[in-house]
Amino acid sequence: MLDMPVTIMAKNYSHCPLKKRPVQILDEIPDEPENLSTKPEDLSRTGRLASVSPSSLSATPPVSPSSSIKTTPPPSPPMRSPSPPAYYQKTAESRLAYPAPISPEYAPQTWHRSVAPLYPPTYPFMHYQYHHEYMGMSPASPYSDSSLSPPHHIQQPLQPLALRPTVYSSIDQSSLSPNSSTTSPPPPNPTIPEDLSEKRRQGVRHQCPACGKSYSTFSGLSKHRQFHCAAGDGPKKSFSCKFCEKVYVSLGALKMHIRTHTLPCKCTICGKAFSRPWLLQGHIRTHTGEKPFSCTYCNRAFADRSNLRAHLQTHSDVKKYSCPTCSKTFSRMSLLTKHAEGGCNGGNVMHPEKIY
DNA sequence: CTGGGGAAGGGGCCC
DNA sequence: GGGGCCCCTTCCCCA
Repeated sequence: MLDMPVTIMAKNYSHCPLKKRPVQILDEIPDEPENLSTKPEDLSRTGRLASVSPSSLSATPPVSPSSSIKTTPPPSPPMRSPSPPAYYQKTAESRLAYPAPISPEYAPQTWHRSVAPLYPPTYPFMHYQYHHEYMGMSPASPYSDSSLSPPHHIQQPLQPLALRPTVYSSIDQSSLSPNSSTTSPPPPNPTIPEDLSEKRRQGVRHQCPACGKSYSTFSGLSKHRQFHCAAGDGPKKSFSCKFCEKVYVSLGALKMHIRTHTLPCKCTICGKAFSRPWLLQGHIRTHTGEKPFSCTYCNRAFADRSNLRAHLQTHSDVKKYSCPTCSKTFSRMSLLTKHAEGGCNGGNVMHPEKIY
């Protein structure tokens, strides 16, 4: 029997055992959970991260968001301290222990160029459509011309998803500055693996004949047909979790899920445990203050890429989620939901996920 | 009350 | 098949 991590569920989480579980870290860290990794060693479990001294943590002082907003923006917040903390250096051979060097693609002032156009604000309620566009499956990007118009200048008529042709085009990265007239577009990033990115853009898709879902690789399609496609003829094995009621169609998915119970990746600083190494990486940033993702509009830095992405929405006049009744737009779906629940004058706000 | 940030989880994809 | 990365989503907290 596995030793479950000793965590205490916070209030009102019984309905959602896996989402955002604030836990109380006990003084005594329990026995290590089952190691599901096939790797020879999981560095999060070895204690090699344990030699963290306060001084090493201060090697990358937290970025003060307020300072970066209220005052003249710093030239460029370092995306990483030149010398990683000692405990990182000790584990330099491991991507788990210390994230791989962030390519200039994601470096401050440049990385967002590939992200901002993913949310053309005039496509309300077309979340999946955004996703397809982002994945390189869209018609020409709304920002595809080189006018460098800011997002709120773009007016792209909404086109039904089913009618939108599957044309694979590159995402033009030159038009994302809200003050484009004063910001020259950075040159293309040479570090992006062109063959891969081009492969994604041009998207030679492998389509499931049963359900029509397409995949970029044949193996992806094969996995889909074998395990996931309800209309397919693959074996319908099921793997159920012994800790909860969840059932998965593949062992890999189950193993991944079980990690959310066993939480094999522990933070050696505070003892909090995580299901995946990269979650631990993100958590460690909360200790180190490392914020490699910065907004080029206001220079505010973020530790999480997705949070920067959400933040970028705040710079857009027309945001991703809009109320179909009053046309008010919101940067987050949760805000739109609140707006609907609060009683939009027009009422009947539809949930974006239900509009497809 | 609203809007935004922080933190974390899950699925898809590629290597 | 597994690991890692990416993205989206969700939830909580706070100004």
